[in-house]
Amino acid sequence: MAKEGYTGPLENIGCCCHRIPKSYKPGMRVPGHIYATDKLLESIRKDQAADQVANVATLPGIQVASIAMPDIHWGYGFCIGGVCATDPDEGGVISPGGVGYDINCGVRLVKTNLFLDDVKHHIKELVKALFYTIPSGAGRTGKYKFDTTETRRLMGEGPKFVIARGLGVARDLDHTEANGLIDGGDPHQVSDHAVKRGAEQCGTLGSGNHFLEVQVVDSVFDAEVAKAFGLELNQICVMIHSGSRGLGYQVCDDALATFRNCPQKYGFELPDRQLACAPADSPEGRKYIAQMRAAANYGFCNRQLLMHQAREVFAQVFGRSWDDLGMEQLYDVAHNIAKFEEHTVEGKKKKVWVHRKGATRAFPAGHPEVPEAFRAVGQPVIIPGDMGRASWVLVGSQGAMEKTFGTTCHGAGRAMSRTAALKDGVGRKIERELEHKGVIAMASSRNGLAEEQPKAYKNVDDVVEAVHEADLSRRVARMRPLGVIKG
DNA sequence: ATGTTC
Repeated sequence: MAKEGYTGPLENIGCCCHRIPKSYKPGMRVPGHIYATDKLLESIRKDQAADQVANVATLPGIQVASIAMPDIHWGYGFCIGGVCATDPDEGGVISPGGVGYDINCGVRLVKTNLFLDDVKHHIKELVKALFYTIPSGAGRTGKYKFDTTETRRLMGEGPKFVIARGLGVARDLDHTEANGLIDGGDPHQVSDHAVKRGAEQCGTLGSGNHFLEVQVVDSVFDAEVAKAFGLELNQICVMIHSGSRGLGYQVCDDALATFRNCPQKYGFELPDRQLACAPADSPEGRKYIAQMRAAANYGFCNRQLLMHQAREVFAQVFGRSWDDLGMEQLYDVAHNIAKFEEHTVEGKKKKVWVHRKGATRAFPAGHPEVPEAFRAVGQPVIIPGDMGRASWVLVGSQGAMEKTFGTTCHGAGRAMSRTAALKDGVGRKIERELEHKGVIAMASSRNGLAEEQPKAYKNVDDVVEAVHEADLSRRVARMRPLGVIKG
């Protein structure tokens, strides 16, 4: 069933920002701010994402604006590509729909000291080895089996737990958002069912838009920042896009069931039941926060184990240790998470719950949460694109702090629904089409490949242009895919 | 995103 598009107001207020006025819907406490170029605005109007931006503006305690990135599209309650900051001192809520089902879905970029010429004749072999080593697809389990006690420890300690077992090195932590450990997570509040689902899945890719890609640095846009990040033209990197698998899904599901009655209990109304939420400072809110943070730590561990397996495969294929291949982690960012952060709101510093659902933290130079190695230039921002065109490395900027609670886009954003993309793929050989474009792809599901085909997505270059122009982050390097494994 | 409709 095709969804009606958005026909409401979008007032251009400059710098690629378009406003949905508070008058658009009853109950809006703040306006909506959608960042996009005119070109992207056209596709944004095609689904109900902008209406969802307006719905989010009704949430108790929301600050400044209900914000959306140029890659927004329709999602559960909240659009994907949205930012919502709430102040707990003003009854601000926490909402699972504002984080997403895949808690701490995110991206990790691993560098190598290899260049295009070193790998171009080994891509098929490399992709095959990656595909047969790294489990992918819905419901897949992996070789790292932790019992439920160990899984709870892993959630409590983050990647430090798996690194202590030789599955990584301590310096990986320095290059992970929050050092891979969100404080305040409580694994003991996570349901047994969720823990069981996660126990055998750590170190697996999953399905949908999740991928592991071998990429080459295709262009460098900011030589100084690229140098600080250790990126140069024709360099080979590995990009990993995955989340917290069945564990995060179950945490979200558990919380949604608990939150169903909270609006009535705490005396507020919601325009959409999928916006289910509770005051961040309520028993229900605090419980979800503790669970969500524990699930986020699991997500960091999942990407740690995915990276470890990629390092092992490279070592095997090239006959050198991963260390010798220079497989250092550039950074790891979450793009589905809520963080309690200090921001300046109308000239006043306050701590707010920043929900980022399909949106990436993009802190500028000098921010204390940016790793020391990058403090002088800003936080690396990793933007996965589609498997046929490109992905990006950006750097955080001051504009993001001033306009979007330190946030930028998270990817290309879907342009076609999964069903439409699937129908479009009937009778085609998408692997062949990709091979003609110079990309070797292996997927565990044929349908998955059709759903994820390049034209199902907006052009990530357009999305990046919008966030660069709006100064929500700046271009550093464009990455082109050479090999991809998918669920 | 998700043992893809407990």
